Amino acid sequence: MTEGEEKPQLYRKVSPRVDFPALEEGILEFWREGDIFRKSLRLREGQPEYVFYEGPPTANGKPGSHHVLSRIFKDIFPRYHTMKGRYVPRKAGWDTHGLPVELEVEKQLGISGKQDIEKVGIARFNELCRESIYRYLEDWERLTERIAFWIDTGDAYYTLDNSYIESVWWILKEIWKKGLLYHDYKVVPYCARCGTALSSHEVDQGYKTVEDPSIYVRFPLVDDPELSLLVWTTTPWTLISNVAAAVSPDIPYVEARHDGRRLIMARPLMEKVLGEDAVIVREVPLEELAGRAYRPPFDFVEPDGKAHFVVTGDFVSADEGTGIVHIAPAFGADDLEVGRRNGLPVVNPVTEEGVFDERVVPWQGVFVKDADPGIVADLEERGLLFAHVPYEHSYPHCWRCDKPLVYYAKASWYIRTTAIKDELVAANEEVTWYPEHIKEGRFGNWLANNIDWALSRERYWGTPLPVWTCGEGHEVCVGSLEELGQLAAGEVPAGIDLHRPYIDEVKLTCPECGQEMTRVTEVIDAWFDSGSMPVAQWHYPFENEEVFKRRFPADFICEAIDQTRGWFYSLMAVSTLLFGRSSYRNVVCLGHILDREGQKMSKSKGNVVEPWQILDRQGADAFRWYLFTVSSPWFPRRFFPEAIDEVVRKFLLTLWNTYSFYVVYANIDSFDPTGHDLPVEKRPLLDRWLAASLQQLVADVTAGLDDYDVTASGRRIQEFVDELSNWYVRRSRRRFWKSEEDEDKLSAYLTLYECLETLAKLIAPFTPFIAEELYQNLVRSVDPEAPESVHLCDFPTARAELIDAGLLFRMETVRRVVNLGRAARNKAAIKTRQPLAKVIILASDEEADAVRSLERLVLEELNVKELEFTGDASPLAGVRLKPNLQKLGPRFGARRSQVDAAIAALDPGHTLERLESDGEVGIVVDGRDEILSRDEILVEEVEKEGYAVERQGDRGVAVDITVSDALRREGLARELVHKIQNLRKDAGFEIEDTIAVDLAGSEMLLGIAREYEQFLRAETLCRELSWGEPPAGAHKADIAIDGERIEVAITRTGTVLG
RNA sequence: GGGCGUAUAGCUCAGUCGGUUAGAGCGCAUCUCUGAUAAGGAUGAGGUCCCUGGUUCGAAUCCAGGUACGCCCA
Repeated sequence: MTEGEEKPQLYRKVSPRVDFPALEEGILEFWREGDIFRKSLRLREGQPEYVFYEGPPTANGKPGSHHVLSRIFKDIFPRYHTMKGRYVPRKAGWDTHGLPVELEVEKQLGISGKQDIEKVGIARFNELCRESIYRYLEDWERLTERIAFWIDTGDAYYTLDNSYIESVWWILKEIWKKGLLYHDYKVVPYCARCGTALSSHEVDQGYKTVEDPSIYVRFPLVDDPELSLLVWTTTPWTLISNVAAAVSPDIPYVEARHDGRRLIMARPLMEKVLGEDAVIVREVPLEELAGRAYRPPFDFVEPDGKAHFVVTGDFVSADEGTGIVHIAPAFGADDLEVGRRNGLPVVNPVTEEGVFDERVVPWQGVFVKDADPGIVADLEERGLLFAHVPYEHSYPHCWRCDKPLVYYAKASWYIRTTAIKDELVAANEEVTWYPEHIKEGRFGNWLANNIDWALSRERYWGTPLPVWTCGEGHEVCVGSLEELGQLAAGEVPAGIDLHRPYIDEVKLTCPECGQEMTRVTEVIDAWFDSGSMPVAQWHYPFENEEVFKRRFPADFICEAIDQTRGWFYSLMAVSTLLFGRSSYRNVVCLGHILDREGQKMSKSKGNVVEPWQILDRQGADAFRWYLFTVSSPWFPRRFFPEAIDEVVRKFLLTLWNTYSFYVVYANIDSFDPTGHDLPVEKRPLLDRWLAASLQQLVADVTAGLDDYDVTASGRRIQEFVDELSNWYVRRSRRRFWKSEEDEDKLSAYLTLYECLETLAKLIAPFTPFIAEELYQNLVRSVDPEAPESVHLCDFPTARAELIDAGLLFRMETVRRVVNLGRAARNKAAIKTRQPLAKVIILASDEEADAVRSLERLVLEELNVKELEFTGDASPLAGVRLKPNLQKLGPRFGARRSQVDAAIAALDPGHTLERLESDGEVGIVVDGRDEILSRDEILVEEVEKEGYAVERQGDRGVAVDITVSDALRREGLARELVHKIQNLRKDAGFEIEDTIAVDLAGSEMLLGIAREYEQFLRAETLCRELSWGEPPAGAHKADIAIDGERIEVAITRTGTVLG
């Protein structure tokens, strides 16, 4: 065929073998060229907004598969709501501050620790941090584009910008004005040698098993010095700072007598600590203990407040020790906490070098842990030591210098979030969480047990805390650059970098006393930066007031579950502090991605799946579809490349093949949907069914996405695509194929076309690439007026009037019947190509009506001539009752043959019913009534003779398996056609090619070919049929059918395309 | 150590209010259909519904305790 003979093709030819990554690259190019993302925004400008906040990632590491997960979920809802007509601006953002960045730079410089950093110089160090932030930005942007996460990276906010920092300062000032920003102690793991606190991450690296002294000490009561509290500790040196003893409200306490001493301790631990010979004198109620004063073990330091009495604490356990815990607020987090609750003073005679100060005379200058033996000896001398045993446990050490850490109270800046706890809880009430349990569970619990936000970090690369102090102890919090200029002692350099060390050089004049003020050295927790983004991304309140107000709060945010106490909290805390409400309405909380063993992915385990591995091989749509549909987003999901192959085959390729099918035939027929109109109600039943099913799908998907349920929506689409391909298209193939241009064919084309067009829009938020491909080739090709991209279209709206529930039910019934019928044929090993006389269908009246209304479909699917219906099972199958000889033999002995006869005389159906319901049945043997129990009778189900039967519950199909000669001949004709079709395919002919056929061989088969000549010619597009005179150059095959041989030769003669 | 979540076939997952014989897809075996398809259909093998106890006529489902894994916190 030459070019000139071809009709113009309406649609670009579609290869059934598709390379998705290549296709996607082409579409990315199309979006770039056409600036489609920006157009999709502009299109909805002025419409009601759907507000999305981007939780800023840190770009100082390469993005991984888990980032793909969160970014596609951040993508799908904005896309969906855009198509639903909302204006959905998507401002990107980058988190740029914090310890991870500093550590990265330390690694890069080959240095470690604060002393090293200061040697390098803060200016230089922070400069390197600033550079490090951008190192992987390009990787992020490339991945973001490739997975089709539409976000405006050109208009991103950066937490390191001066404008961002100024907004954060404003927020801090607001908090300060409310009196909620304060300076207090916090217990941190501290390395005395390095002079620095360690992050929890660092502490985790340094646990070692060591032996420490474990001592039991008596605290005699002030009002009854013969009676003592028995206290346990593994850090004797902290006893010097003791201010209280804590008991649990949930543990019973007793007074015990042991070696002539009276001791108070927890009942459950008594035997363990005191041994068998201790005697319980009495129980000691909590009321008697609480508030009771005791004599402190040491008196080097006079506490400046009420101290040395019994308090209660939940953290006290009966697992080890004595159930009475010594409290030194300077040296334990629980201690400090219980100290705060009870107004206890903080006694700290330990310097930052980790040695006792001058007040502790005997051990002045001694490292605290080295003082333990002396302290123990001193207690023993004074008779306060009850017992002393070595204790092996895991204790943290500095990962740099290996010295044991001490827990040490350091002054730190806090936000008093406990003061707004009720508001936080109320704000959370207004938020819809996906999944729901986070709201009351993990997040709710966290709010309920809220503790003040430890805001400051003694670090370098972060937003500087804008607090200045003077020698008189006055402090100011600076809330803007303008204010900084007003308060500054001199000129603030223009364009100053607000980071350290430059901001540290700015001195203020104290508004109260006129002295010079210096900035406190701390920077703030980077979480506060990201929690400030609703405000700071707009440089509010200094600019953009209108934009900020319009885009607060967010309709939707989405991050992984580890953000509960991270961004989800910092966002809510900041906005509640400022505005008394949450900054987000809906939050989707994603689970983590695990490897195929269910283990966390980590570089050290080598089980990380690089996203590009998937994107280059299977493509972004496949990646997206897998993550959307494999399981609920909040479940942890196992992930490995092969898992994606299944969704490619199951969903993408099925859809692709349906699309390709349409394009092949619509090109042959030059079918242009714009030129036709045929109301759905005038179309054949199958088409009306598909239309109903499609509209139901639209309704379901919309409902799912409105409820943030991507998984259910996606699975519904997948189910529909399967139905479309494997039922509708398969059933309709001939309608596209036939040569007449009638209404039936038109209807098939229109129905399939509308279905694909709607699908393209439905899947656009899920798999934006294949959606675009379908749309461009199916819609734009015939309608130049249509929007330029599927992503500029409206999301389909369900046409409720087309959802014919009755029709959906009928088709479902038919499909069940067909499945049963095919199963029955299978059982009888009669291939579907062999026509059969009839099937008998066991169905309710309603179901029978359903099947009758689609009778032709069932006849064709099952390849039978006739359908018969029955309401009860008897025509399908019988049961046969047999005596259970093993049981009846011993029972009846010689009379057994009469029992056999009696059983044979029973009506099998009724008897079985009786047996099933009563468990027994009566018979008469020798004129005597006998009762047979269920297990004395064997029941055998027998198929109706001449039928193959398949049952499922109370439905069933029986296929008449008698093959008459006429049926056999028809079957052979179809067999012959099938072989010729295969030969065409093998010869590489096009679907639309016409052929000449020559047959020679078995007289019987030739006879059948003559008898069914019309059928054969029509089915195979045979224009010339000859007998034993194969044309030159023909494709030949020697074929065996039913033991007979026939030679088939075919030649291409032309094409139906004319 | 505490809080939250998860555990169902070899793999990935459904399983509604507690109710018939616990399902689907993939993979495997056997068969079958097919001029859109890398597909479709059927049958089979494959289950300690994580474990133990309890509630109930009845538990994968509800309750308690435990185990493993994940996250957060200490």
